[in-house]
Amino acid sequence: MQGQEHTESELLHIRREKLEALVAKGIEPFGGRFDTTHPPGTLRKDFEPELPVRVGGRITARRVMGKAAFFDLADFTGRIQCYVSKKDVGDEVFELLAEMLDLGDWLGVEGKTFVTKTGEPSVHVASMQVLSKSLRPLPDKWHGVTDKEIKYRQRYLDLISNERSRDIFVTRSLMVAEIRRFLQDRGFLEVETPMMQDVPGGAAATPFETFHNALGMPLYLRIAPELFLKRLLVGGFTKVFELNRNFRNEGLSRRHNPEFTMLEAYWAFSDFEQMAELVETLVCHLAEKYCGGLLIEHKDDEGNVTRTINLQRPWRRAPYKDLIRGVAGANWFELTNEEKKTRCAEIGVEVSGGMEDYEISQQVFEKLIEEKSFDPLFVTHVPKELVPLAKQNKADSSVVDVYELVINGQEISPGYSELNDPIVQRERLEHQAGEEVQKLDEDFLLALEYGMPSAGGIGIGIDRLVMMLTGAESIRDVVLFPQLKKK
RNA sequence: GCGCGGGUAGCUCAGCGGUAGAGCAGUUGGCUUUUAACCAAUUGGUCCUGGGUUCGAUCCCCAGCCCGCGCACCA
Repeated sequence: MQGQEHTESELLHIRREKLEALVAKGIEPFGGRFDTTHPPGTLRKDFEPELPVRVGGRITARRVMGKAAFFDLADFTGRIQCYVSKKDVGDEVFELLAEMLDLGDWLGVEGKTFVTKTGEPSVHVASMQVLSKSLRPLPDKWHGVTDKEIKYRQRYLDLISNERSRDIFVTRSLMVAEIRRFLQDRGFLEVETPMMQDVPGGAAATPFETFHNALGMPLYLRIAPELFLKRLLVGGFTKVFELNRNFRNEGLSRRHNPEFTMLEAYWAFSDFEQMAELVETLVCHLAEKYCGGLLIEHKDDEGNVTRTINLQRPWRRAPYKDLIRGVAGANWFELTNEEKKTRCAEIGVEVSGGMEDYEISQQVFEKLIEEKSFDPLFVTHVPKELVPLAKQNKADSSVVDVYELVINGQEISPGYSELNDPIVQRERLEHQAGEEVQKLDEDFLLALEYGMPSAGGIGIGIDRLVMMLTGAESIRDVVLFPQLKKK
């Protein structure tokens, strides 16, 4: 950190000396190209004996026994054991391994595969090449890194030493790739729309503000891509999706990172019910492919199952108002504002003074329904005040044709029958703008006047989806580099 | 922003008003199929930072920094 020689610990000093010893022997300590035949984990998994191989990886374990030694080479695919005997490689190479190399160093080996007495798939090393000398010691080989601050600030140490973390991020990557494939297979086109926007719309959230020097204008990091994707519907891109980052200037929590990954997809001529079908199919597909089935077990550190989420179809569907009546009383919506607050006190929901009726209802919904729903629940027909960009229901104009999918106690995915009437859309946004002091996106409203096809739309919070599917307790465990305060 | 909990060796942790300990890693020696290798010896500390109380503070008190959890914020 300070980079001052005299403050370095003994451990660092010894590694520097080994580095110098390598150089003195004419060995390049930071390697170069090394062509490999297999990654370590793959080789171990699809093992064949008597195979000539070249493998590269980091030394994560070493067991030296006089004139023979074992060590593990590892990367994100897993590990493979290597065996070196002094007799085969000679004194020089053996001493290199035993005296100048350390846990943490990157090594390329060439040799032939075999199985040891104890049945461990291994590589019998004939020669090796140093690919990088590590100048700092690795975390504890058994416990790995558990200090949250180190896990998040120095994610590479977490990835080196914790298989669980590696698994989560590999799984996330596979899932994201599969989501893209799933949508592309159904004719959706992936697009990219502005992350820097003049008017940050598509959601009610505080944006991050920045400034473009050459244009001399403020810009905002997007809080949602929605209004741009709808412009593309107008443009005739009838099936589009975007899977990328949104930014919201809010507090951090176990469920919130200021930048998070969102999928939004729009399907012309569809509606919210068909979008619900699509989400259900997609999530079940991911669970079956990457979680071993539709029962998702969440476990604590000791491996005890703490929760099982049942994704078996069909998923429950229920109107918002019915759910609230179920927990707050059949006459809830007939109560006055004051009576609602009294009822809240009775059922243990905290509300504050100035709340409007729909806000009190929403509070009841969040505390008594959303946070307690772990198996999938499609909440339908939500009050229109909450969703200004969706079509109003024909039979009940106080609600909109949407679903909010709740799984694992969190909102995972909203889906709308998208509002495409430019006149109604303007009214709804102006109404909202009056309350929340938001700017109207006139360019968006202009586009709607050219005609946006009727459409269904969905959002899926990818981070929360991955949390649900992998059993991660915190969003920081599914985001590689979560936001932390500067130290 | 508020409340609670935490910060001790490179890592994982214990400890305590009397100047600090274990396991792993490291170092030294032994060992040619081990795997948390083993056996023996051994190095390693700003006990988060700054004040205060005290004869004496890593420990008690106050303030600050960072992390976690909860609350608040958050369609």
